[in-house]
Amino acid sequence: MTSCILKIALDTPLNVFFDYNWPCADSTPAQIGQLALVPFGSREVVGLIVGIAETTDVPPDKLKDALALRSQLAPLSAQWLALAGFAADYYQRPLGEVALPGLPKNLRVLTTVALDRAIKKLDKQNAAHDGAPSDMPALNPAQQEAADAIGGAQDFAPTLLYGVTGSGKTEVYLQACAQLLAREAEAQILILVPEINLTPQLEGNIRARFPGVMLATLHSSLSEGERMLHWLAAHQGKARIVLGTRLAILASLPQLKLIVIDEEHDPSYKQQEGLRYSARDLAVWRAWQLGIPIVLGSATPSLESWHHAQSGRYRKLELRERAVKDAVLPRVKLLDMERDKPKDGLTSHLIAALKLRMERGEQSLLFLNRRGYAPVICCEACGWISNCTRCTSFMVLHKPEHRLRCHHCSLELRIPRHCPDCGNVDLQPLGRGTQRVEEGLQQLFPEARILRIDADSTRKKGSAQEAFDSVHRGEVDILIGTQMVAKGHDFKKLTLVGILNPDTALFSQDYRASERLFAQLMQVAGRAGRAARTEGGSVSEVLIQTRYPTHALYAAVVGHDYDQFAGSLLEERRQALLPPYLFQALLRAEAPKLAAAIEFLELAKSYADYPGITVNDPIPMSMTRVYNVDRAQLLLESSSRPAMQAFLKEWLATLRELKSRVKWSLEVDPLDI
DNA sequence: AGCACGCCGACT
DNA sequence: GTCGGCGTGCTC
Repeated sequence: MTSCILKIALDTPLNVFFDYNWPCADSTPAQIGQLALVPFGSREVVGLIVGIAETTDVPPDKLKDALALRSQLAPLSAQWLALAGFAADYYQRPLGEVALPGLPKNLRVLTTVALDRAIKKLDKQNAAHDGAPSDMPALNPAQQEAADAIGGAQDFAPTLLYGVTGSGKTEVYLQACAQLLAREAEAQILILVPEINLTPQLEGNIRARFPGVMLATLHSSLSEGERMLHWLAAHQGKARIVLGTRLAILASLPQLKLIVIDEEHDPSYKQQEGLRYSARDLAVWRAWQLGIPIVLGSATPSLESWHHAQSGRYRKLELRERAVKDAVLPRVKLLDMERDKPKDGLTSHLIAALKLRMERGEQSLLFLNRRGYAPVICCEACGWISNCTRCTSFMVLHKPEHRLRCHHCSLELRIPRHCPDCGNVDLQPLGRGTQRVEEGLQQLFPEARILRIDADSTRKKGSAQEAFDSVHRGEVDILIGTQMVAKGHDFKKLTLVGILNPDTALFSQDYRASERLFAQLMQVAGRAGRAARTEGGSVSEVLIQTRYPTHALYAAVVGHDYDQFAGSLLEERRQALLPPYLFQALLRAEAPKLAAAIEFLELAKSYADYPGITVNDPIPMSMTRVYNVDRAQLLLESSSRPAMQAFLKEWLATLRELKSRVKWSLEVDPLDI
């Protein structure tokens, strides 16, 4: 009997493949890309076959037999393996940690019942549903040109679709998809969106538009059964459109012919824990690898993508007009808080504007990116403030819940009746969150129907959707919310957006803060005036309360002038030598004592001598302590991506050898520094 | 990362 | 006397 050696990637931090024996000749032949059940230590786990050899260096007494192959599942393609391999190399993780966690959990268990059931179910299911496709709305010339350019492209053709909110980017995607699906009988399309719950209407639109085409969704709130079914539909090539969040970039799509990334600037494309990958960047690589077109759509592109468009690496397509006839861009005005002192957080101008909307029966939205009642309470007598005992942060006052809460470690306390330090009973809330604004509004407009939408008001599953629905039904006069309300939703009767205190981001240490603020302001401003101009002829208004009405960022928002603003930000980045003109990586360390974390980073730094790499000093993270753990970081920079990659590979091998008991992790292309 | 093995403290 | 704390070491 001849047996062969399977090289298997397992989901462990160990950066090696594990060899197993398999009777290739008289049993099912093994194939690269198949999943295999293997004994590993005292457990049995599912791994991925990445190589098949005749011999091994592993001593015979250690070599074990693989237990079973998942041969009912077609092997993952060489191209998919290359994608996982690229991600593993680029983000400096073992292949198994990249390839396996993205698979449905039910593929990674001992039994195959769930897999067999899903296969059976998909065999019976053919065309999703019939019925006439809904109408294709007519496109304006710019939209048509974009749809044709995207739908007609055949090679690697990265395109930045730059269009203001409401300019009809979605329609461009859909018609480009229609062209491709009509032309290629097997073609699959991957559409990525930042958060799927924020675009429920997109899924409905796609189904209505392509009734004969199977659509699969992939996102984190699917049940395991659904995830298995949808993943398998994609893997088998049956699902021709896959709509998903960032995790869908690792879906197996054997006939992938087009990738669409909606709102490409959105930070949620970046995974912020575990494998810290950028789905947008991986998508571009995947499109390049397959030689297929990719569209990056945004009203406020990331500076990285904008830079590529300016340099000609990406093709830039522009939609300058709003697609709905007569809909015009909202008028943005700055309200100077030095001249018009706010009461309950609202300037008299903003109050008057709210009143006007009330009288007209129109809706208003107030945007404040700070939940809770007040970000901190303090003692006026002795200066005590509500610090978290476990984190470098404040305990936030949540008045309706009668609690102080830390937003970083979830520590909760009852609101103290008196100062813990001096006994003074006069504890004052400082600053203003959504709850406090809601309270003030209720006093100002007792007759108004006010709704607050933030993470606290929407804890129950489905309650966020219910809240948005009631706004759509016109049951709300004034909506107050955090960034939850900034994305996605089209409120037809909304004609006023008030932005309460955006100023803090202007002077942030984080050089990306202004880029993010601009995108956020444009996005929330885009909630107003999505429908055609109202009968009375009023143009929607966006009112920004600020102490710095002359700041260039606000001038750009008022002028709806992304081009100019992006140009000046890029110039600043170029002069200061910051991304996208520089590549970064961040080594983080955490320990119960800050000194231990710093000490580890110092040691790591002493090994980081490499041409073309700048190594900064270890510093405590700006939020140093979270949940009783101190964190520090070491920033590495290089003007060459290949140099950075080569350095990281060598350096991490050294760091792994150290076997330090300090917990550490590496992030490539970090967003927050 | 899991998980087992292993050697020291407060409980039925 | 044992349940369990987490240090150390291994996983083909």
